[in-house]
Amino acid sequence: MPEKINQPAGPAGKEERSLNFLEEIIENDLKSGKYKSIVTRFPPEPNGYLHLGHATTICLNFGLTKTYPGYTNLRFDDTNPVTEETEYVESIKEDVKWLGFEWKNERYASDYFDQLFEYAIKLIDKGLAYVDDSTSEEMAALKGSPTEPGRDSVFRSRTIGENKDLFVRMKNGEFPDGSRTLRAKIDMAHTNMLMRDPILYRIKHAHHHRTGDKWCIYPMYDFAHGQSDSIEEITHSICTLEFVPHRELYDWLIEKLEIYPSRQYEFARKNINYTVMSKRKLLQLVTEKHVQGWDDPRMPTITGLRRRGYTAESIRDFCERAGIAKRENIADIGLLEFCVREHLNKIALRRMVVFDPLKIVITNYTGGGEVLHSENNPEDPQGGVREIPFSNEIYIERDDFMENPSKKYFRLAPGQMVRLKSAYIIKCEEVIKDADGNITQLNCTYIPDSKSGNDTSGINVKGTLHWVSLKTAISVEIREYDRLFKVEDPTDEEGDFKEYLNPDSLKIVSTALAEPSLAKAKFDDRYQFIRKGYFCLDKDTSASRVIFNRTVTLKDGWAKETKKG
RNA sequence: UGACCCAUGGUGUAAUGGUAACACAACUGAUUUUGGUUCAGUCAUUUAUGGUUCGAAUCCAUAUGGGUCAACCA
Repeated sequence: MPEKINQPAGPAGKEERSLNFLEEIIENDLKSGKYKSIVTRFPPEPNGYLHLGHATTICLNFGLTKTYPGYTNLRFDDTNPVTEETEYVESIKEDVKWLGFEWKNERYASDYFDQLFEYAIKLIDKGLAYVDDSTSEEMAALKGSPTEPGRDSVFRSRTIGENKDLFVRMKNGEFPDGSRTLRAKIDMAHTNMLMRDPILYRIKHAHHHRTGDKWCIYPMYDFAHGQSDSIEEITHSICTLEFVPHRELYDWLIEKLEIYPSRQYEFARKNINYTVMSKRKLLQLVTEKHVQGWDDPRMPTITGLRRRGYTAESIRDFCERAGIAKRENIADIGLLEFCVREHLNKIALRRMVVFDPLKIVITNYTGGGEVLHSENNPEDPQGGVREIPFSNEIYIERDDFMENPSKKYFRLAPGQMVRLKSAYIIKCEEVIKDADGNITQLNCTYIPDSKSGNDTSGINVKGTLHWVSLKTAISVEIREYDRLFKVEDPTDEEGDFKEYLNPDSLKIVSTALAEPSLAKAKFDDRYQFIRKGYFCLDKDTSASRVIFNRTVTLKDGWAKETKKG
């Protein structure tokens, strides 16, 4: 019978959660005594930046060894020197750390090149591998197809001695790229194409980011990954569904090499709607400048999400809630947004920023102004308060006024009253327009005894608006991000996926005015601009320009209401 | 005209032969100095057909639908 594991669900208490299929396998392995502890690994290829799909894998592999005894290695699968770079190694390490995980050992498949070479010799000695001089075209022609068996290469019958001599000479650099390969001798008629004498080694006279020019032959994925797992005594080697057919070869090689029997398990990768998640496509967006870089806040990369203001906690929470299974799926980006809102609601400092300012003069407010106080976070009683200056000239949001309001509109309108957040109730007395009929200013009166926290006016108003005082407001730039694509699954549409990019995925607001406390905004702080959304300082901020990224909007019930018409 | 994998509300996951559930989304309402938050509630699910069984989402068969496999990529 499956058992429930107790997962601490915050300080409040424990929550019961059912097991996913991998946890179930592991519990059974632990219970049966097959293993006393487990070893997993996260095996990225250093040829791109990590994205949300990797986050699922990272949370899974590292999460498993948090729940169960054991540890997780970080292993770079660097067997193709042509596409791999140190830049990517560094970014991957930074992203994993930022997500909140620690690896036990930092390893590289290239650490094992000597061992792998010995394994290849062993296979040759057992008559289970041969050197093939066929070109890739010839090899493809002999490979058959999923529905037709392949045929043996003429080189398949070489002697062990001949194979060994040739393989050593391949290693010694005697042959040009592409001229020969080492192949496993399995079965050219196998129903699994991967078992039709798969290539184990190919010749590439290329500089490797770690081994330099030591090697000119490099192992293929199938002859490196499983063997690396085995060398590290990985107990549960977890990968995505497209590797299911590789498992047969994975097991065959372990058996023939007589090495530690790591086991491969596959789960369905997490796709997310309104974005793309393949390294190739993300790279295209970067190189063709559809976005500004790997860390563009619209990118589903870890670095992009970080710059956008997503917290590691919210991403981990998303992975946990989305769960894992074996069926193809497309998760709703709305769930990620829910997770980040939930976290940010607890930690974000409340501030007031007017994006599209409309001037208000409070005609009966005399004197130079005063300093009011407002809570930093209503969700956090210990969060304290900040000072906000108030005066007779302020700005409100242009959409917070409507000359001819509908019945359900409870913001400012001629003759109507609203509260200014943490300040007074005001009433709109007069609308001032320019020659073209555009509203340029509102003249209002305020209710002196309605001061926030001290309201003896007895007046109840439905709407509360954010505002900034004219003289003390600071100018800031706001970058509002929206989904990168306008369709749920851009790869499933006709034509090129880039035709479905959302042209409005970035909107820059340069007219915004912020309360003065934001002049001291910090990179690590998260902000909620009241009634607007969650924001964080962008790295492009300079002494002359303060820039905020919108992480996510607030849930907007009014927008829904207005859409209903 | 092959092999392998998969199929549960709109979405993502549970239920491991014994009352189909949780979260998100959506929708009502209450509270609210953020049309936010919070709270209460509503809606909605086993691809199909057979079989085994007292009893099937679960086991078996067939069908259907989706996915993967013919890089010297991983």
